[in-house]
Amino acid sequence: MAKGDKISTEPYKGVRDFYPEDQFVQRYIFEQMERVCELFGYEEYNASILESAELYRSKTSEEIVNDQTYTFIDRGDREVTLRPEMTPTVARMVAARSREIPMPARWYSVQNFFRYERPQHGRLREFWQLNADLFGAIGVAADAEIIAMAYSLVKGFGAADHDFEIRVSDRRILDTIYDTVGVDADKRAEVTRLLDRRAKIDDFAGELAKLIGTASETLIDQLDRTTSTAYLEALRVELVHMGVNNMIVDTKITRGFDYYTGMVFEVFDTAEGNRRAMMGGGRYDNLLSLFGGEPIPAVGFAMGDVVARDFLETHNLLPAYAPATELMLCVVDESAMTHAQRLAQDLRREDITVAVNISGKRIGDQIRQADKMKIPFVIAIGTQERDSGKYTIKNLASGAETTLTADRIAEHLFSSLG
RNA sequence: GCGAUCGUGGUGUAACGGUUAACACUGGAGCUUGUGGAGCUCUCGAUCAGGGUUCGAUUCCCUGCGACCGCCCCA
Repeated sequence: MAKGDKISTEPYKGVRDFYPEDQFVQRYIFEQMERVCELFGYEEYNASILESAELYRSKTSEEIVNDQTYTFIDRGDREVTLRPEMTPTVARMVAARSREIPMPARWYSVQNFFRYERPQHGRLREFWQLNADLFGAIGVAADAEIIAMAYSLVKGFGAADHDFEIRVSDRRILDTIYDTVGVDADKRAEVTRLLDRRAKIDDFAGELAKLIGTASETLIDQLDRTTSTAYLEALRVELVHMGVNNMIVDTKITRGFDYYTGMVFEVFDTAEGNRRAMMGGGRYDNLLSLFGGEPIPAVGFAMGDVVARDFLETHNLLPAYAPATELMLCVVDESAMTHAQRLAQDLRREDITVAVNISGKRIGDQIRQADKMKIPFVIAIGTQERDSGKYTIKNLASGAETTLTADRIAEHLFSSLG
């Protein structure tokens, strides 16, 4: 896009710029995520965006690491990868200190990830994602807690119960069926991935038959006849006790990843035109043993910022933009500039976010700019204010004006802003 | 990695292969030397890049880049 001699203003392929209005929404989403996690007793953690490429090699295929990650060689000949997901990192961290971390441990993070893929609907090369995981606990209480968090998150965004549904299944259903039908151990992961795509494939039965032969019919029959399990029903009861009533058992939910070992779930948007999984998660009890030491059971879920934003847009739940700045001091006369700067400093000590308009433009232009920036209050500062110590604070939304002394300004703003 | 569609100012649109690429919004300046949202005037600002066909290309063709959508993949 460069004009040949100019540097392009376009962001790098597949990544986004967040202008103030975009960042406002982003921050709103993140704060909701953080709030819900903390309400459930989860602690925030973080790690570097850089990881040794080896971390991903150990649990996934060469092809994925080579083709779908940003991997490069550093100056010390080390192979480095920009993290494509959080689970290996958090598993590494927990495994490293498994003896000193009090279990069960509840951890969350909201961070960015990179995947070298073709950008398309709902999928970019850089995305942000909430990861919440519960380590060292098994059973209904732990699984229910994770699902209840996912539920609270969607509710926290202002959605109603009928705006989404929580589809839950259990990997152990598949394991049992594989045992019964007799699917070879080395074929199971592939069969599971095929099942995950069942709804999207035209000739699902044919594809399955190619993998496991005549056993495919029995498998499909068994799968379709399994409508729930005792465990999932116990989970449902627990969730109802926690006020979560829109869980449905859907044995077609498998999740594509190999590492799930038990409960798996996806939260679906029920709106026409946005029918898709907004978040997903499940139990992965064997992953941490990759790092040696004792096995540590884990259950967690993730939600991406792109689907979160789409959900808010679809259901008209986006918050109206409001800047962090509460007040603009408009300087009428250059000779009052110093006075305005001093007043601004006084107000900042009282926790008022205040910008001084140093443009030197006419007062009308300064107020117009404040209005355009959606700053809610302005005070004009000129020789009158400087000499009298009285200030007229104006609410730009209502037009209302109040005249008061400097020491009352903060109080007035706090009561007006709530 | 594969395929479809698309690419004109900051944004949204217009221009049969033929004048100086038009219109609206936005931005900037002013009408207005202490009070915004309206109006009026003026103004900045674009054919993604490179090549080809043609007397002549925003328009047609090729390549690249980018966007969007789907496939693959989704650790």
